[in-house]
Amino acid sequence: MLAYAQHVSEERYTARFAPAAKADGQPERGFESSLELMGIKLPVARNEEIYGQDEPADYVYKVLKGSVRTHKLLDDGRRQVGAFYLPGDIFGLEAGLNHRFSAEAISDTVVLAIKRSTLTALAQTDAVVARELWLMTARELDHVQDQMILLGRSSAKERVASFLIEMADRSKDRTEFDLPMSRQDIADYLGLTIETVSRTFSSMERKAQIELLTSRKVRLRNRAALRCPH
Amino acid sequence: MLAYAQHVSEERYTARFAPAAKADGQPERGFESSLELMGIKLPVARNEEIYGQDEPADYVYKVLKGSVRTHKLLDDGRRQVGAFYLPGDIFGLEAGLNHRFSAEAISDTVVLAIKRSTLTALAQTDAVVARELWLMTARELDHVQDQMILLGRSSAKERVASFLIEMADRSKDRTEFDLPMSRQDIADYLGLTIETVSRTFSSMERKAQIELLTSRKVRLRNRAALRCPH
DNA sequence: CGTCATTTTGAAGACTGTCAACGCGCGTGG
DNA sequence: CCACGCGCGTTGACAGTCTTCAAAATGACG
Repeated sequence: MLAYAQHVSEERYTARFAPAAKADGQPERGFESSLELMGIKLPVARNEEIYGQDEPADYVYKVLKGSVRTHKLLDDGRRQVGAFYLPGDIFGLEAGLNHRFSAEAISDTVVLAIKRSTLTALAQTDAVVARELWLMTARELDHVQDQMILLGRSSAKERVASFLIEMADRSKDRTEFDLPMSRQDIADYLGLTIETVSRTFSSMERKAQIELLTSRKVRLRNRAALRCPH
Repeated sequence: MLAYAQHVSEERYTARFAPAAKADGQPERGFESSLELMGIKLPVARNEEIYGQDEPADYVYKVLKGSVRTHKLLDDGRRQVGAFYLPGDIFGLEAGLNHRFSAEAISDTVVLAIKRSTLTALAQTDAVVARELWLMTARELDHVQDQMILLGRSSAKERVASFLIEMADRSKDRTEFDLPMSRQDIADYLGLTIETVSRTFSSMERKAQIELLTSRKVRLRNRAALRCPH
């Protein structure tokens, strides 16, 4: 990964981080937008690893195209997917030294890799950057805490419904959208088996709560009914 | 809560934050120790609320004595306990404006309440403080991510075992320790029912993996066997 | 058109939840 | 001093959900 990053380093942008700099009359850029000026574009093939669990967290990534999953593997092969990242999302930011999850491309993907040292160096002198890094970790925490409730206290139907609504709300259309990930990925994200996920999809379709245009393309037909536990 | 905090404000310490100040020859104090110089001591009775879900997060807390649980309530009464905090632990730190969980004293407790604005103001000029705040949130994130795996991919036995080992490792003795929380609290922490928690305790005791001195006092007899799934 | 990965469906069984009753410890009050 | 009530914990029987194991269907791709 890193070797490759250096290989394509001719793509490196040279602009410096400048949140309030808008001398060119462009609309002011937020922190996340200005990240794009510090990174290296990196194509990643489907199922290729971007970083591994417990590896040094030297880079932070932003999805430009495609999609990414993070996961942890247990000794006996059980897998927990931590999150899915879609274009625009940032992942791989750690306050500590190492990554706690692995990250892989779900489909053919392009990510922007930003040196973490660049960010932490900026944070040394710029309190706005420091706060922004903190906020990113806090947002991740919020999401994981919601996921915790889902895993601890919800039925299969509720988990799948929550997942579909989350994906819908992250899509353009908010009603009809593609699922880049497999049923196995969804199962490992929701703490279910692939069979239960599939059966739940089928049951929702029979009840006209969703429509499966293809197995990877969903349309929500009744959000309210999706929310109800059965 | 806040009214009471003001009521006891005569207990306020006046020392300023000074991580590297050790003019008195004392060993250097870490960030968390110096927090104690900025807070107000606050006694909280058993089951009393310290803050509520979605309330403004104006204070950060440190447990001085007793124990605290955080939790979220779902509309239908289901409850997810987020974490337990023991003496020395810090809780209630948010990057955003509001608390995402409620916090209550499990037993009669004394906490130290520190104004969040004090910390964020310090972080404006001191990158060390800013980094420390970020690290605290990151540690919380690590714990919740582990909890997520537990809730998503583990059996009742594994959840209870993991909980007991966590509690043991946080205790002085690391073998024999008190459980300040009820079976219901444990169940809501592990995503189980109170009956399943109780049965699992009993089963572990029959297998001589633990010993229940009282229902709230546990001794680990075989850590290795606890780790195994059945 | 055949192959392979992925998804769906079916049947049986395990685990945990639900409902109910009982036991235990402790404080209060007779 | 003992009886009672109450909160909390334990145990039992049964039901339901989800998993497991197995096989068929679907779809992408050469």
